[in-house]
Amino acid sequence: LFLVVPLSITIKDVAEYAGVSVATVSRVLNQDHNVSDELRAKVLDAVEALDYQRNRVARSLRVKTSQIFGLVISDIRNPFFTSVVRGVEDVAYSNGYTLILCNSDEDPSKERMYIDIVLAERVAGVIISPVSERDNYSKVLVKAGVPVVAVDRTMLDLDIDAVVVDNVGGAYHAVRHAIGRGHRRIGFIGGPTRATTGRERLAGYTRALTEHGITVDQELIRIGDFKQQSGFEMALLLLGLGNPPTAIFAANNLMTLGALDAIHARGFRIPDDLCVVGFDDPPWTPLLSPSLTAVSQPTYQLGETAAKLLLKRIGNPQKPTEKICLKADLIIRESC
Amino acid sequence: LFLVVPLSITIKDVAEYAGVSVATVSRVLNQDHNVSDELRAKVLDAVEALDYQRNRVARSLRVKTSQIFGLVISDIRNPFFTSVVRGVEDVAYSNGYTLILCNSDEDPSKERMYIDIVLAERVAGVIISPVSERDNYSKVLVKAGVPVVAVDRTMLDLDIDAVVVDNVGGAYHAVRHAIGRGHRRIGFIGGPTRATTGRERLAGYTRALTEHGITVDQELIRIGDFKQQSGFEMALLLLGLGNPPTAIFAANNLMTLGALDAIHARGFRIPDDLCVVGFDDPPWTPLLSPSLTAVSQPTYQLGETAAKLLLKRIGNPQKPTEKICLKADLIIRESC
DNA sequence: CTGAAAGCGCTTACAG
DNA sequence: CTGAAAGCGCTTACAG
Repeated sequence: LFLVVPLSITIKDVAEYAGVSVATVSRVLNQDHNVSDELRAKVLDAVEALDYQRNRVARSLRVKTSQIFGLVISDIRNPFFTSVVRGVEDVAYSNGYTLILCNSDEDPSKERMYIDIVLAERVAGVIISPVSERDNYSKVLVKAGVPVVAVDRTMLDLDIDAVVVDNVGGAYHAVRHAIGRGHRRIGFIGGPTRATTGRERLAGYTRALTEHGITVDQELIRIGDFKQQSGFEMALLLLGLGNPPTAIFAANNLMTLGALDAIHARGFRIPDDLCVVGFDDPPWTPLLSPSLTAVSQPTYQLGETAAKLLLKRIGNPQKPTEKICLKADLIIRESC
Repeated sequence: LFLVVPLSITIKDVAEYAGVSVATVSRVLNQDHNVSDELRAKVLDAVEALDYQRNRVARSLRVKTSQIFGLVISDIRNPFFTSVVRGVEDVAYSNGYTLILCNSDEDPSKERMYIDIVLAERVAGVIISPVSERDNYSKVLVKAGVPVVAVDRTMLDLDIDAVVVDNVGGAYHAVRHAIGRGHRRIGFIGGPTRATTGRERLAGYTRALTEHGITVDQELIRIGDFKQQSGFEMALLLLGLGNPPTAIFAANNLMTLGALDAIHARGFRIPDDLCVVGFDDPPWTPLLSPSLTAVSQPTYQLGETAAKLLLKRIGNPQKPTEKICLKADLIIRESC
């Protein structure tokens, strides 16, 4: 019952094997130029021979930053974020960084916990899709000097790098499309307005109506929480109205799914009885029948861009912040 | 252009503020009982007053293990793994652990890289869905004494904790269902047999045929790589056969999607011309038309169970290994 | 119950 | 170009 755990090879072992100091080994490992070719070769040989892998924890403690990114999103099960995460991961991986995945579940206290944790892990930077635009807890990251980039959603009171999608424009086009199809009573199922995406998509909806001389009817605006169940409930409310909408625009993919469930449950046929437009275009929208007309977001690119911004920021902490806005395209299919 | 980065509060600051030694602070932080109530209170006050957060990196270096799990999967964009990851994350989070997400992309060298990295990060344990059953690189984790649990796929030459799904049974029921519908020529689109899931689902397919007196026709067996494109290609091959199958069983959700594309492209109608059964049942299968008959796996529970096994293993490294097999249910819908 | 001290495995000014 | 040494922020035997 005595367990022998093989101790791992340290920089000291490499130094001994190579007959040099640990400082020299460290220099070789860190591509420091001030090492003679002779010693460099010896060190490299030793590293090879001993199959040495640097202890990243020790390095992180010493240099006060790790090779890890914190990635704080709402829920990885939302295909939107799944794709964003993959974009981040690919860029991170090819630059020697790794990802700590944090699901905030739209819960400010969970978001806060995770921020504290990644801070305690001394991550090299954080990519976050914040639960709220104002008074977001990530200001502690900024204060601590940790590079932060906002993805998909911004923070109004923090001047940081950000990459978002043109939510106002996307929503505007979606609603204008419904108007073009002759609809005047268009229901809106939105997300929390404390989040950028919730606020801006509502703004796009309102603008489209106003520009086309349609009065905004508060009865047709229902705010959910970006989750499927709320899409279901809000759609039921809209369909139960005395004068129900003839079209529904849902502000993210999960609420669209919920709304479709409700619409089917109530026996409405799409697009004959009711036209539906979604925001965000996950892989399965073409498979629906009727296929879904939706605003497509460059999800993977969103993540990729965020990671690149973070890398640039780490490379140069003083540089002016960048705000990047990617286009969202309306994909017209059968549901409207 | 001079940037003041606020230095963070350390255990030393807390000790000073509380008027005790750092050892005492550490003991309080680690719930060590050998501290008087008086000093404990002082320390707690100081922690509160200074808003002290322990540096997890320093702790990890000292205790030679971090509060991070490595999670190595094939691709987070596969909804199967998305759900598994969420199950792992929930258990990890509620136990103070965090997750490093690693996508191996079915690529042994990428898997290897990630294993080296999480080892270098001194993770507390690794949950892995290995690319291959034999000679998997995760043996280096085991050798290094890092707890490892296999999820979804096992490793035949390593005696470690594992939680999998009854792949043979699931595939068997799927194929038997098609046979029950009168089909004799049933095509199989499988995954790489170097992975448990690839091998076992093929075995279930073969067993169902054999038990019903149907000769296994190698022409009907097409091995893809678990990705959508290969499902598409393999389905085309099957449909192009001189004597094409009247039913197709696809061994994971992405290949099923690819196969459906191919079937539609070739103008076959489901289930009239061709019956389709999938393995794995992501959220959108009921939305397809016709809705998909598929083997449903307890994905979230798979991840949850894996994380719990890992926690138990960390708590008691000597305990005998556990192999857990979860049931997979055939959900009969319209496609077969 | 408490504290001084060693040490985890690195990196990096500093001196030569 | 090279090495000895300090130190990152913790934890934990050890001594009292």
